[in-house]
Amino acid sequence: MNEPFLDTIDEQGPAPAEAAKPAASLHEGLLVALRDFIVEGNLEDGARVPERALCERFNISRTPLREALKVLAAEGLIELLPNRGARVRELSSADVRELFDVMGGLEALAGRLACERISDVEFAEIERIHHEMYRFYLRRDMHGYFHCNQAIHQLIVAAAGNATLAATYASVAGRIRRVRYSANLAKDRDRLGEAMREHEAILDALRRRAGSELSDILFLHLRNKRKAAQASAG
Amino acid sequence: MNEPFLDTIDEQGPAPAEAAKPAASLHEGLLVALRDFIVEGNLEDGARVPERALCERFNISRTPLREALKVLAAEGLIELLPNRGARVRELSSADVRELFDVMGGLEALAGRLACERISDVEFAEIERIHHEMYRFYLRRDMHGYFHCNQAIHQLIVAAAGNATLAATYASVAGRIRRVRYSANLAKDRDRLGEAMREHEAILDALRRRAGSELSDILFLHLRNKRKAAQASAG
DNA sequence: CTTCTAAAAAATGAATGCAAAATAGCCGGC
DNA sequence: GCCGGCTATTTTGCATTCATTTTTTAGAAG
Repeated sequence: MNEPFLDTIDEQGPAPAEAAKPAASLHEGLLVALRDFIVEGNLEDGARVPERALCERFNISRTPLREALKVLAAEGLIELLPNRGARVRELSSADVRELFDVMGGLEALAGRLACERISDVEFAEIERIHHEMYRFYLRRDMHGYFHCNQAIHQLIVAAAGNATLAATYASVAGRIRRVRYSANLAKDRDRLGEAMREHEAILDALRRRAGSELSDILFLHLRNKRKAAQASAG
Repeated sequence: MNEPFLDTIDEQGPAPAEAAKPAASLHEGLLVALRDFIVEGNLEDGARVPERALCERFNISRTPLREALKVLAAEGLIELLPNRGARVRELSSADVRELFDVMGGLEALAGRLACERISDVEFAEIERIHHEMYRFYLRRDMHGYFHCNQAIHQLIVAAAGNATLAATYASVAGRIRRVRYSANLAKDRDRLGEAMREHEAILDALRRRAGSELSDILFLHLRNKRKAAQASAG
């Protein structure tokens, strides 16, 4: 009898810095593991979520698993059909549009708040990654570019100093993660340059602590991202 | 053996129009009932959530109740202490500040989106309620004023035509519902007049479909609401 | 061979049972 | 009289079990 799924939650390592979170409770750990399991695409879009198989996979009984499923359903990641179990929610183009807009609104808010409180150190870090991203851009290193892009947006949200916002943002970001991947990777050359210029404007507004302006830029930046995603994936 | 809790969910009637939602599933119904039960203040701030008592109250066993508790914990309404059950989450002043700002960001987004797609009919309805609110303002009818105020903000969110945004907004609004009540009812005369002027500006920007401008106004409007709340309740 | 029917199998939703942890109650010591 | 430790009760977390419902499968009729 191996440790329940604890060997699996380390397999995804986008958060190496916060290893000091050893799953406060069993339920919490399972929730994180199951969410990642689904977000990372281990289940097909629209596929039913196999309770029995997942119980074996995570070495737990159905009760905690079902609790986690209810939470994921509330988050919008899956949907619960009465007497017919859970299904991975497939995102219609309307859903994707909505999620991008909400994400844009949250980033706009993050930018506005960041302008109120960001420290010079925090700004310098964002600027540093921005320059790094520019180098990836010149080299057409999509993977590196994408990684920096993510980091910048994440740092702006962090600089807002609002845990509620960060949690909401994380939830929305998780729901469109797959779509965003394809959107960024499939991004054509023109959009890449355009995005780079938009990021210049973001940095400029943040440097001047121009909250309202940054808010607009960030929202429109996400709008353009959405259009690129819909053009490539739709 | 009476019907499980179905007799209780009708006791709170702020939604008389949407009676056509007969609890799609049992779990869903319990979730709504329990959320309202807590939001309406039947449990003290910081009090532990009594599983056994609630099971009797809603005529269900612990399993579905605990599922609902996990969801409410994920929403931030309660918190789960390992091996020590659920507690009604009490909001620190920092929490309230965060929630108001997120709410402001979501309303700013709603305003921006509403400008893109609101119909003349929808706008006319908002304008009508605005005038109604003005009459309540002149009469110093706080209850009527507050009701109209809520309705206007709700209609702007609805006019945004984004179900994801509406759901997120509802969640945040639910969490600060008690605080908002006190904030609005305790509002002093100066703030009342100020809020009225802000609402004039909101309507004006919406009429001109000035999304970016409306976005700023709405965010600042919520900021001022927050300040009034903190001044009266803090 | 297809299709309808019905029984078997599996899955779902919820209740109950059980071990571990926490809380309350009680007693003795200081 | 107050504090600290020990036991009894309650509570929590999870596994298991049970009743329904759904899905699959087997078979018979056309």
